[in-house]
Amino acid sequence: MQKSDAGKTQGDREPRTPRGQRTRRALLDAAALEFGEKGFHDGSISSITRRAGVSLGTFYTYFAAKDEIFRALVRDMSARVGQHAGEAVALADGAVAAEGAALAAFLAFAREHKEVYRIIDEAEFTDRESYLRHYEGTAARILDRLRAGAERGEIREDIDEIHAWAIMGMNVFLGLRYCVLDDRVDSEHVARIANKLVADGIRKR
Amino acid sequence: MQKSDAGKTQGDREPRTPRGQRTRRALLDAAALEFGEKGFHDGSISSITRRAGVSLGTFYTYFAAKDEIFRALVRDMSARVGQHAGEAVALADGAVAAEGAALAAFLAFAREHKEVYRIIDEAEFTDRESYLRHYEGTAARILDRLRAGAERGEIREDIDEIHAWAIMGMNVFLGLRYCVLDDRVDSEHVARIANKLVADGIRKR
Amino acid sequence: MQKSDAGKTQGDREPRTPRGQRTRRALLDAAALEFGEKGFHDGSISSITRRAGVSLGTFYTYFAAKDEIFRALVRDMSARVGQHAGEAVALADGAVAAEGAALAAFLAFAREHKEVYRIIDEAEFTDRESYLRHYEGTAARILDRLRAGAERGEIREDIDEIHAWAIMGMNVFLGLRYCVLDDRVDSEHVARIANKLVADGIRKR
Amino acid sequence: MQKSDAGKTQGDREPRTPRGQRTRRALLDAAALEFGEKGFHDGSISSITRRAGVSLGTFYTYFAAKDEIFRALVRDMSARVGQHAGEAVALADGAVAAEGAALAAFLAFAREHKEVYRIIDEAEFTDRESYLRHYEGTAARILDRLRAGAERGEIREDIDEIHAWAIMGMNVFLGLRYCVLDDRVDSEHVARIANKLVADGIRKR
DNA sequence: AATGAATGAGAATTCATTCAT
DNA sequence: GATGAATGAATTCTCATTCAT
Repeated sequence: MQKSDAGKTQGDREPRTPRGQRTRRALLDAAALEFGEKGFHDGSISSITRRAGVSLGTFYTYFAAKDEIFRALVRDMSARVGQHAGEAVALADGAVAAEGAALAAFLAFAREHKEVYRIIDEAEFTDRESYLRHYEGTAARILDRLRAGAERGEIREDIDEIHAWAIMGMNVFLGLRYCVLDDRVDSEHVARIANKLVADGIRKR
Repeated sequence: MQKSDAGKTQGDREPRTPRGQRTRRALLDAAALEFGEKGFHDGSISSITRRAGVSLGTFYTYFAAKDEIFRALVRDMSARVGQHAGEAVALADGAVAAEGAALAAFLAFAREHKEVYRIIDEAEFTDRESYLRHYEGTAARILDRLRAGAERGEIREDIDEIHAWAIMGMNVFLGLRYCVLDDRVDSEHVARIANKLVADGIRKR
Repeated sequence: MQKSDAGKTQGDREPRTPRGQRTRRALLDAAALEFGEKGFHDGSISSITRRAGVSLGTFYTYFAAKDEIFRALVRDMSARVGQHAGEAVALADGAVAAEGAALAAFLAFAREHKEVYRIIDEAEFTDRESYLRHYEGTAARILDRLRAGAERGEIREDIDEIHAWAIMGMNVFLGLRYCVLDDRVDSEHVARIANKLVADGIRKR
Repeated sequence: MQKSDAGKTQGDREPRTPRGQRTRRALLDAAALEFGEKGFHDGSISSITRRAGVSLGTFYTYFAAKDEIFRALVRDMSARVGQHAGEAVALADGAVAAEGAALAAFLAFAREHKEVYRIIDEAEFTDRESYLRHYEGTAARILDRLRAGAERGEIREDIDEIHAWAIMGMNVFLGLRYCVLDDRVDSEHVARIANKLVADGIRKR
């Protein structure tokens, strides 16, 4: 972490051959498992390579350092979460429905990929840049949607960044509680209740 | 190697003398600084003892291991956050006002003690039990307050645990955004806006 | 071990008061348990003082160092083993019977005090002087008895130190096998069989 | 701290290359010297690697812990002692001669490898399992040989495990006395005297 | 590209011993 | 005499990273 990045020789290059492509992918998948289970610090490169079925040295053909693969992983995860929500939003009708759809999509994703939490949250300590980029990006997209809704007259006009962060925080903790800690409650139900709260909270008056 | 762990030599004993009390306190304070700055893994015991002005070995008179002091710290922090919010709530009039007061108190505390975030959040990876206890306890207290308000007829009746977690998530992320990442926005303002969202969200209808 | 013994200030003095006597005895008894269970290296002073019900610092009122109490213990044990055997020998009639009695007494003692093995044997690594003194002394006493028997014409004349060490080794390993490792075989029986072997082995011819 | 011990990184793996084989052997040889001189507790891993001419970390490529190499060493030594005696026995004619040959071979080996005593004896405290396995195995082999001799009518019929342990104890202590403590007496002579004792002791009558 | 042995800085932890009260 | 807090040297073990093959 926070090392000086003075020109590393190798690593993080896109592999040229298909074989290389496969190896890199195997490492990333193994890292998702490893870091998802043990976290960044307790996860080890040698365990990742063992999971991926390659030798230890091979790791450094694809990533310059432990941070590097973690960073790649965080961005990968972040992009996938965002994409899922984005797709759901595209189908929704109106700002309130959009937030409901985004939450539902997020909860579904979190239930499928419980490790996503551990990985993105741990980035707070390990790759702060990606961490901030993830949450700031997410908040910005929420804010955009809310503002668009406000302009269309669907919701109150005094929409602020505060609302976006509030809604995002809600979503994140509902995912933690109802997807990671305990997934016995129907996630659609959770999304519906929470969306009602938001709907009333930002309703035009 | 035929060890019998029965009766570890020392550590984790309550100090018997005032001098011991002082030393233990100094270690905890130093640990709050150390872990707040560097996080659990990058923080070191020798740095903690240096900050506390005692020798390395002294650490182990009071804590059996690095985890131990971290755990003690997390619980300490958790208790303090809860207490601050609790005091504010006691003065508030009605369920909605209570949540507003709790949020405002929390934001004030977070601004004062930015390290609290890092420490409690890192517990997710380092002392999951304390982490869960913290958030589950906080959510339970919110839920109690909401239910009491519902019984008094101040807010809607169909209050659910989901509401409590949603509100808590909101609070946490607002603290992150407006206290830790950037503290230029007035935190009372933030609390007011967010409380309006909540108020409308759970209003009786 | 093998430290330079340059004039220690305190320790190993005979206590003057009865209270001191008792404390010293308690420490020795606790040490026998502790070292018997855990061995010298894994045994700790603080555990000994805990067992003895005194504070850590008190230890150094009676013993100058960890070695010191171990040494005291080894000599104590050694003396008690020797005394037991000696008493049994005194009642025996003839050289062969004497060795049989000594073995029987030794086995009985070993069964009663299984820790004696661990303590005396570990002295090989921890207090070599006491260790050698113990075995050389024991062998010397056996040799004396054999020679006396030879002079009385009870056994062969060409008795040598080799015989004494051979008999001692026999005794020690029979104690290990039939007292410490497994004490289900009657020890009198063991002593009888072994004594027959010795009797024939050193018989006059 | 949520560790999962599953899959320790390295250690205790059979080396895959000749270079690795050599390094492992060098470590074992260095450990024999180190532990032979200083014993298990006073011997240090860094001293072993220094003797072996490799870096500290390399140790852990081959052994998971200090115990591990000690255990490997004890078994190595035990096997070598047993093999030496076995070879001598194979050439001997008759049960009594076999025991004499075994003792002579053992004494010769002990004189050559004085560290073997220290290492195997210290296993009593450090690797009890290997220690017991060594002595129980040795006693079992002696007993087998005696019983075979009894069946051939060479020695008395009422041979018992007690005889085997008695003879083994004799051998061990003669080795201690005449090879380790003082090697000025001719070891063939010692073996001859002791064998005569045994011969008469188990003679048919 | 892949392999796996080698490296060594870095930290946690232990505990005998000292000492002020 | 008794107490228990303080000390710090000594060691084990970890693991990211390098490198020769």
